[in-house]
Parts: sequence; structure tokens; C-alpha cells
Amino acid sequence: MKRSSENYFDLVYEVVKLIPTGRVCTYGAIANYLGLKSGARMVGYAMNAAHGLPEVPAHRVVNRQGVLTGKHHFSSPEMMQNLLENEGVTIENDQVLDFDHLFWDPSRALL
DNA sequence: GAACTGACTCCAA
DNA sequence: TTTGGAGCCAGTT
Repeated sequence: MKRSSENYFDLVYEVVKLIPTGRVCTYGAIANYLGLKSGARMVGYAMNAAHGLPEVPAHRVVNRQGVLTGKHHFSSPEMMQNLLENEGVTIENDQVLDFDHLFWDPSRALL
């Protein structure tokens, strides 16, 4: 973990930290922006290792379907939903409503 | 020191 | 149309 200057995890953290409040992003979008070969896999692993990083809003990262797959990894399963709703994102049945409208693409935002 | 697990997505049948 | 399998890196045991 010492030479983490070039690992993909840090890159994922940087992108996730850039997600604006009230917006959500997908694993695939981040992977695509970073040009990861493994695709979304790497992003999911990065999120798993993101524990302890307050600047990494993992609750804003959802799967391709807009479902809160990683909610169970938070302090509480409902904590992720609560955080999103607190930012103005409506969640129903563990799924983001208007996901297409709230979707934030790094490639498009940084364009 | 080595092996297994883990928060996904895409392609093919 | 739906279902199944493959690919990758880092952290933990």
C-alpha cells in the first residue's frame, strides 16, 4: 500500500470525490473515464477499500441499474439511502428514481 | 508467502 | 428475451 501513487484505487477515489452533491454516478462510468480494462470491477474493489476515507462519497456510486448495491457495506444498510435522500436524491426500493436525470458522467462533466 | 474474496459490466448462447 | 460465464486489482486471513 506504500507505492499507491499509481494504483487505480486512488484514481477512483479522485473521480468519486468529484461527484457533485445531489448527483449519482455508476461504476462503469468511472471505469470508462479512467480507462480501466477490468471495467467496473476495479471500481467496486476500490469502493471496498474506500472505507475510512471521508472524502469518498461511496453512497453516490451505484450500479448500472441505479440500485444501491453497496448499501450493505455502510454502517447501516439504510445509511446510504438516507445520505442520498439528504442530498435531494429520491430512493425507492433501494433504487434511484430519475436515475437517468441524476446520473453524473465524469467524462461529460470534465469535458 | 500464498490463496480467496469482493460494492460490476459485457458478450455469447 | 433471459441466463451464464469470464476478466481484473487490492486487501485480508
